[in-house]
Amino acid sequence: MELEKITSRDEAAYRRRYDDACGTAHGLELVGERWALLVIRELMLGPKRFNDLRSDLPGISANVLTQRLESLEAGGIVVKRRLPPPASVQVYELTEWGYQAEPIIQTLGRWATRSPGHDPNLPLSAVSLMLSFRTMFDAARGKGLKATVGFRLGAESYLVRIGDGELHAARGDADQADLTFTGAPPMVAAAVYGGVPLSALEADGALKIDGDRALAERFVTLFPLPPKTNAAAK
Amino acid sequence: MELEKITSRDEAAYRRRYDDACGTAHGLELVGERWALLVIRELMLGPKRFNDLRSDLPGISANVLTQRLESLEAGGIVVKRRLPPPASVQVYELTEWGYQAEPIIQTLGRWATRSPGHDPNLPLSAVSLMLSFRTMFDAARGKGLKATVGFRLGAESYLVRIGDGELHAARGDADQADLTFTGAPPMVAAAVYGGVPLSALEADGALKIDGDRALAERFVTLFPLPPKTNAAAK
DNA sequence: CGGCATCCGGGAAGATACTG
DNA sequence: CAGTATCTTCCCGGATGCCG
Repeated sequence: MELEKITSRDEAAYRRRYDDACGTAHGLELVGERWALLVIRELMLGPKRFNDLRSDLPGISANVLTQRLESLEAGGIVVKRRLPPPASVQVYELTEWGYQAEPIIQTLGRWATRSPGHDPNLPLSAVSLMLSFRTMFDAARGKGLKATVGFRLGAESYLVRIGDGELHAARGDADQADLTFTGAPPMVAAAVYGGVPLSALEADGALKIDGDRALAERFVTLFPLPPKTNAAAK
Repeated sequence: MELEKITSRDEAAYRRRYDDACGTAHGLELVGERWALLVIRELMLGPKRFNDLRSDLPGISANVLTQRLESLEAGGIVVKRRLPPPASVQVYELTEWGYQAEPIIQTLGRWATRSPGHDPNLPLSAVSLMLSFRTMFDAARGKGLKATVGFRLGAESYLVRIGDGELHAARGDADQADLTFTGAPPMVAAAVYGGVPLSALEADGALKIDGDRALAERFVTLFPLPPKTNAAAK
């Protein structure tokens, strides 16, 4: 009875495979389930705890998150780890290979922003914002610029370093920056991607800007969006 | 009653969204459903008919294919078109933006080949094989090479052109090539990715090679696979 | 035959409540 | 805080059948 159940589950799992030697098909078996790629996204800037993942992934339920973390761990993409004392807290972290999934997230994201259906006025996590900077940075526009920009987004703090035509984004202490933004991620996105003037966001208290003001005005121009696709396409 | 049904379906669809401004999340709403990306893959080298898609996607059922084509069409990724007479046949074709999804497929595929779980000994479609050439071509190894290689894969015929350190793959008449392979796609894959000697494949009739033999021996070395990830990763 | 609607069974996702 | 347990709803996959 129990055995039969297991057999039937295995058969089902087998039927659910793509049975395709193509790397893309295998990739979909690894990260193609609902939520999987977004879990990876949230871990891309460092390990997180279960409940932090849960709150940064609006709409995921606890049991689905548990299942995804299990299958990602089984696939060698995520490891469950316990932080050393005194923290002694359990976190989930990408493996080295897991971190290499970032181009997938970037390529998919860059392509999808061309969709007419893309709505930038939705909730946005801090990690998404930082990854969007990595993805959308235009080296030509940032030419000659050397600066460190800090972000205080709720409890998390990030540092974006620009220099030599490259951009680095990571967790870090915002106090060391030439300029810091303080506010919710969607407000920063409104300035960078929505074209909302910084002054307007400051006026209603949505965003606080400390430090080099001219740098702030330039920073928001460094991440051009690709043109929308023609709705009446070929 | 009917109205209520529609409302409840809309609510369900709404609940199923990711509610996330991140481009990646929107990308997953567009192509994240099961089979969707593989349907796009099969269309990447030109339009196909419903039943050709069905047979090139082993395991997909007719109703799921119908659903995917509908939602891809709604998303502006695919168009349904009727070929001009005398064919007068209905085909599905990627929009210009749809063709731009190729880097997604490539990035995911390249990343996934590093998985320990990737099994190259599975069925493989002709399009998958051609796209894998585009994805895995090593320009350094192909330096100085100028050649046209033809493939007769069942009813379909393809041409791969190599020159100036670039590789192009498209549907085309294999007769114009310096060299042609005739056989099933997995047999070609065995030679290129599995390290099976061409002579062995010829011996049991799995593969037929016509034309420049030395070119064939070189061709199979042009697509190195990335190293597998360490199973006991960090 | 090609494309699509319909019905059914099983399983995955979602919501809520509960436990260590 | 970090998950389980449970229940419902919905999607996937298979089969059948309709229609051009």
